[in-house]
Order: sequence, then C-alpha cells, then structure tokens
Amino acid sequence: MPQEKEITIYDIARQLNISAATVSRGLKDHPAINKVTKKKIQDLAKKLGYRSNTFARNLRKKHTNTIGVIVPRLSSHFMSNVIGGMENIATAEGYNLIISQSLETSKKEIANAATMFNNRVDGLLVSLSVETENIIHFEPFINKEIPLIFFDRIPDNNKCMGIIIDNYKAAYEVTQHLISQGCKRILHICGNTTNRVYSERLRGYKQALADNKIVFDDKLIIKNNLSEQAGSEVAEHILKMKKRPDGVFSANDACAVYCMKTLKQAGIRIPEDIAFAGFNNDPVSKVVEPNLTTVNYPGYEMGKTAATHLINHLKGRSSINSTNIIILRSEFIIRESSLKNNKI
Amino acid sequence: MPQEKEITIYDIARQLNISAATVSRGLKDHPAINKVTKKKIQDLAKKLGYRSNTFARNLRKKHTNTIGVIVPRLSSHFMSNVIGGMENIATAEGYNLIISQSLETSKKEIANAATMFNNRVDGLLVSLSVETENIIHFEPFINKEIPLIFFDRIPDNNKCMGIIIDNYKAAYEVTQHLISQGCKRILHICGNTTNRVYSERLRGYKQALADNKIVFDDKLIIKNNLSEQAGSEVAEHILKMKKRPDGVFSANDACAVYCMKTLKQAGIRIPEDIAFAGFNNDPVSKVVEPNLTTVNYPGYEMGKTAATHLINHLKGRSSINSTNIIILRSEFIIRESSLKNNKI
DNA sequence: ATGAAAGCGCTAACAC
DNA sequence: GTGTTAGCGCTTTCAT
Repeated sequence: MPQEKEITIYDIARQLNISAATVSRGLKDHPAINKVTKKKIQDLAKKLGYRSNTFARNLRKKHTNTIGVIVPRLSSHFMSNVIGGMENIATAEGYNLIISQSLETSKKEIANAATMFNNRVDGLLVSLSVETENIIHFEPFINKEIPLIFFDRIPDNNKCMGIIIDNYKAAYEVTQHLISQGCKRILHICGNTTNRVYSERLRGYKQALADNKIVFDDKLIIKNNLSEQAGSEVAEHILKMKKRPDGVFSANDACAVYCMKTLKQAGIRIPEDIAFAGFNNDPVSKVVEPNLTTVNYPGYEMGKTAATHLINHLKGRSSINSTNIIILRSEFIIRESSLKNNKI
Repeated sequence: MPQEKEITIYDIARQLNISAATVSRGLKDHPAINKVTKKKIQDLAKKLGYRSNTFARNLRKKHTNTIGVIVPRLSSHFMSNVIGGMENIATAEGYNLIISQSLETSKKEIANAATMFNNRVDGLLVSLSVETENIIHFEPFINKEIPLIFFDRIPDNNKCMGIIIDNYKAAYEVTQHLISQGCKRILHICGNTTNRVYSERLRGYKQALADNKIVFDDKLIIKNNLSEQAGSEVAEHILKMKKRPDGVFSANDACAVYCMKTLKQAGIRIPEDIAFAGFNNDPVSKVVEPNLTTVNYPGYEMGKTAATHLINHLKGRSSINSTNIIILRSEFIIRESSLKNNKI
C-alpha cells in the first residue's frame, strides 16, 4: 500500500556513512553514542520521515507493547470510564490497547482470549462475561506467564490479581440506609449470582437484614439480567404482589430506573410507598425523578489502577504476583428516591 | 517473558522432516500442498501449540491487520455504539482495533495520529475533536495512501471519505415539528459551529424558520459545549430573558435534559410553556420527564459502515476513493416533551 | 508437490 | 564510540 518507499535505519546509515547499529543506538539515546553523531542521526531521521518498524523490533524483542482488554460490553457508562482510564495510562506509558467485547457470552470471550493470545499481547485486562463459569480459556496466558489482571467481574478462587470494589460492603450500606429510612420489606433485584459481583451484593443485603433482625424472604429476591426491560417487568410483578415491598434495592441503575418509571405510571409514590436505591451512579440516576440513590462505581479509577499495575509488572517495577485483590473505594450517594424521612 | 519456548514452523518442519516453506504453505491451506502432508502439518501444529508469529509475518507482508480509531471521547452512548459496530466487523474480518481518545483537544488528536502512524495501522477511522480546524496531521496517511475514513465529525472540503447523517435535514425536521406544535420563538443550543455537525444543524434550524416565515433572531442562538452544566446554565439564562422562548431545540440530549430539569424546578411547564427537542437519542432522553423528543443517531450502523468500507478497501474489494460522503438514515423520534397539541 | 534461499528491519553480543 | 554479525520467524520466488 505505501507509496513512497519506507525509510529504514540502513538508509540513514548509508547517507551518514555509519553503521546501522549506530543509527539504531542513536535513535534511542543510547549513552555510548557521540552527541554529534546522535544529533546528526536524529535530524536526518526526521528529515527523511523515518519511522521505526514495530514488527522488526518486536520480532527481535519479543514483545508487542500491546495490552489486550476483554470486557462484556463497551456501551455502559461504567465501562466507558474504565476504558478511558486504561487508555490514559497506556498511552502515557507507550502501550496500545486492543479492545474486544464478549457481549456477555462465554463463547465470544473464549474466542477473544484466543485472538489476544495469538496477537501476543504483552498483558491482558479482563472483566468476565456473566456466562463465564471458569477461566480455563485464560490458562494459556497463565502458563506462558503473560500477566493477567481481572477487574470488576473477577473469577472466584484464583491466583490472578483482581481489582474490585467491596460489593458486599456497599450493598450492606445501601440496605442499612433503606432500613434506617423505615423499610421493612426490601426487594432486591440482583443479576446472575454465579457472578461474584452480584453474589456479594446479595450477601451484603442479607447481612444488613440479619443485623437488623429482619427475616430474609426469598420472595423478595428477583434475579434477572438487570436490563431496562427487566426493570419494567419487576414493576409489573410488584404491582401484582399481595404484600408489596416498601423498598427496592436494584443491583444496577438502569433496571431501577425503569422499574420506577413503570411503578410511577401505576400511581405508586416514590419514595413514600416504595423507596428506591440502585447501583453504579449511571447518568440516568441523576435524571429520573426522584433522583436515584446509588453507589458511585469508580470506573475511571479502576481502569487506571488495572493498567498501572499491569504496566508496572511489565516494566519490572513491581510484580503482580505478590498482590491478590485490590479493593477500590466506592461511594454511597443518597438522593431523594430513598428518603422517606426527608432526612438521612 | 514466555516460559516454554515458542514453537516455530522450523520445529514443525524438523519433526516432520519437511521444509519450513511447506509448513508455511500447509498451515494456510495452500492449494499445491498434498492433503496428507497438510493434515500432518496442521495436526502437529495443534499438538505443539504452535501460534503464528504476527511480527515475522507482518515484517514480510508489510501490513498489520490493525485498524486505528481516534475519537473525541469513548464515554458517550453514541460512541460506545460506534465502537461496538466497528469491533463487530473488524473481528469478523480478522482485524484488530487500536482505539484512542483525543478528549476533544487537537493536541492529543495530533499525538494520537502520530502514534497510529508509527504503529503502522492499515487504516484509520476518525471522528474529529471540536478543537480541530485542519487535518494536516492526517496528511502522512494520505501521502502514504493509508486509507482514512472520517465519521460523524468530518472535516470540511476534503477528499477523504466521510460517513455522516444528514444533520441539516434532521435539524430541519425537528424545527419544523416544533413550529407545527405552535412554537414561534425557538431557542437553539448549538455546539461549536466550526464543526460541521453543528453548523449543519444550525443551518437546518434556520431554513425551517425561513420556510415558515419566522424571522431569525440571533439572541435565540446559544453556543456552548453542550454539557450537562451548560444545560443548566442555559436554563438560568432563559429564566432571565424578558421574552422567553416557547421552544428549545438542543443539539444534544444531555444539555436538553439538564436545561429541562432546571427549568422545571423553576416552575416552567414542559411542553406547555416551553417545548423541548434534543438530539442523539441518548438513554437519558427516555428517562427525563416528560420524555424528550430527539433524533436517533445510528451509532452502531455508523461504526459498521465505516469499518466495512475501510476493510473492503484494504482487501481490494472496493475502493474508498470513488465515494466521498455516505449519509446514514437518522430517525426523528417524537416524545412528550414537544407535544403541545397532544398530537403530532 | 516440495525445497532452497533470500530478505523483511531491527537489535545486541561481541569485537575493535 | 562505533562496526560486524547473526539472527528473530515468516513468506515467496525460483528451482526441481
């Protein structure tokens, strides 16, 4: 495709009557090269429009300066922020990101992992799909000691580094808040609990109940995919319930918001009849009326943390193997949707 | 880093007592290779865990199977969809995406373009930052005939392919609708009009006014960055106006929504006092009350279209040079925020 | 149908 | 401080 011939270090070497090795060194500020020579090399390189050939270099050095990222979906506020944080660090450190989505299926996740492996990414950052129940498709990376960091949706019991927030604690706090607002029957909408993120939130919910001597009722647990549509369906379900809940804690905001919408249309008052809390601090949480109480999920921070640790490991500045889990601070945000008392 | 030694075609060749050339051919289903040999090669390759070395291959073939993407920001609903569409096509065609954000600054955009160039992406997909006023930083690509497609935020008067929606027409339609709902003083919030996207919307707005014999009033044009905060500020401004508008057409949904929010708090009724329309069909548009009339921006389609055209060009299936602009269909969505008449 | 051999552009060990 | 040299793993032309 290239029209004009590419300039190589040999072209520069020839014109300067020096060896290619010297050019190679001069270009990368090797200490043992004469300043004058160095300057000459760099000037000519610029003049000729020289650009280093990454393949040749990688072929020699056996690494790619590329980090693979596999996420369930790009299209959430949270994930956009995660990627943003990663991109920030990666660019600054001279790494490129190769991003792919599993679209929440293990099948695509497995295929993506294989692609990343074949593309010889230097390291991999992954957030698991809901479907994923084991991580044998990442074993090639582990065997080859290609560093692998999980974030947000991390696998259970494994020796890879994981970056998460304390979902248990956050959910406990949300539930405790709802209880302190007077809720006695709190419905919890949780995602697929094979996933640690959701099982932890459920655990936090249960513990808060227990600590307040409220009997756990599994009719108040609804598992679905947390989509907008699922939210509306939960509302329909609530409307049909003999004994309705007086509070709803949804494991994400989108689902909470659509549940609220449908309930409001049916004349339910929020928070008076039913108080609401969500999770993620998605933009819609600040738009729905009343504004939704939620947990701010530090996506940007998470992305930065994951990328930083990976790159530090890659550059030998620190090792990933010593750390197991990093827990990032989340932030509980109280808004009107949960304030039955009009005070906190 | 790799622990076990990497398997190369030479290892396979040696074990099978054939030449590396045959292995290379056998691996890629070359027609002139004996079926039996081919099978033997592929079986052994699998058994040994052989993976082709992309660098060596690229070094020879002089391409990377990588497509660069530069966008202002990843974190919008629209852009997530665009990337999703690109990723879909790229993966299917065996290409990888390298993604970077300009964060709306030319400085970062220039740096990103340079990185992409040095990484020798096979092609580039870009949506310009607001700040960008010329595209000389993309000239290296043009000179080297590395295909370059702009989407959404495309430059003026250039010979590169661009993929857009008809912003003029969409804005005309929105404005016409507002007028048909009885609006006589329509305030238009537009982004930076050095950008074609926004100047086109402004043009559509003006033309609709003209066609309805409404005199254009530049006090009703507000230029800002279309952020949430800017939306609230517009509301403050409206509240202070002597002659308030009876309709607002915002160039994006986020800004419209926050403007509505602030106005509602001040007791303005929507759509009765002021009708609203936005642009993008962002998730918040379906959550705000009343639901926001808007224009659905086909992000996923746009991403797919851009990637498809680039890859077709790359694979020689069709050329980019024959096409100049592709206009995708957008969809006008009428919701309650603009229905003064309670009918369309 | 298969092999020999050259070379893609760069790096690094070793020599001077 | 600079040059020589030998690959890195693959593809491809030209032989056979």
